[in-house]
Amino acid sequence: MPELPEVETVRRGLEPAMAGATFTAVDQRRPDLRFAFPTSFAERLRGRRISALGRRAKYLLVRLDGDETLVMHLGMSGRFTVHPPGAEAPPIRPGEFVQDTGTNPAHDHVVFHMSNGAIVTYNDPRRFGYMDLIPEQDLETCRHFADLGVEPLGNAFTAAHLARRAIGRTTDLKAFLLDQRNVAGLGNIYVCEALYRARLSPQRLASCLARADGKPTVRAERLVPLIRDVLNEAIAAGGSTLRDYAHADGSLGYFQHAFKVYGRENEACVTPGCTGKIGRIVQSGRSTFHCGRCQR
DNA sequence: AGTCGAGCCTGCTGGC
DNA sequence: TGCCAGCAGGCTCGAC
Repeated sequence: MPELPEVETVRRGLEPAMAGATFTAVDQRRPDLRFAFPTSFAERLRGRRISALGRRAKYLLVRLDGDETLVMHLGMSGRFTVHPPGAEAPPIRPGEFVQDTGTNPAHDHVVFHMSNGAIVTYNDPRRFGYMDLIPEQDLETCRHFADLGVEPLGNAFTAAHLARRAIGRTTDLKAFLLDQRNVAGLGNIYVCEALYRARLSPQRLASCLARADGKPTVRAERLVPLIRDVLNEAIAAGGSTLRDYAHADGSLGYFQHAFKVYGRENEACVTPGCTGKIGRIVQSGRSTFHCGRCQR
């Protein structure tokens, strides 16, 4: 489920069900996901009121009264389903990104019962996701966030920032942008899409973003706004999906229809004037989609 | 310190 | 139809 736009879409979908409400019961059905749940997880949540829902990179932040935050990561396959108050209301899957084929109840690992009557279920077949409870004052320094880089939609994400991080780096651009310490929130899809838009080869060295004096190159200047664009467009597409959810059950996210390279191996490059074909290569064990002709 | 590969899990798809 | 290999949106760890 989770790159930044999907997590942001999930956050917006959970907000009406959770913000301002209190956990009346928490049904934790196994001792661990990727990591063990914190001690007495369900008991510690019961009776707590949620002041706000936030997001940091790909993490959901459930701010609790009493200076603690429930930190949730969706891993690869984590999904939430919201049963709004009222028996006849259809379930909502905020941020559903591919065609909804339903979820196997065997993987419903956590069920939150809210004081407003909403029931929020966390389902995660691969269990790469996790939940943690962190005191507010430790949030920045906790193991999840201590090494996390800047938000790509925040003011700190600039060409100069990327250049500083990229000086002398011999790793390729793909791996550099996937590294959450450099910029936090990009995943395989949006790195592919952003590099395509920027006409940059994913196989270039990351150091191509920095000049010898450490200042950003034109490539870095080009890349930064395009990363923002692709993320903002994806969030907008997810938001539209949410409005659809309000009126119908099932349903689709649809930013995948806007992919220009991801998952399009052997299709024609859509860049005007380019006669190239989208190729798939493997970098750090992950698929990279790119046009070898117009991405240089 | 930076880089790379393996591993964590399950489910789905495509080829034989 | 059944089986098996390969693949999947993330992240951590260990080895070099």
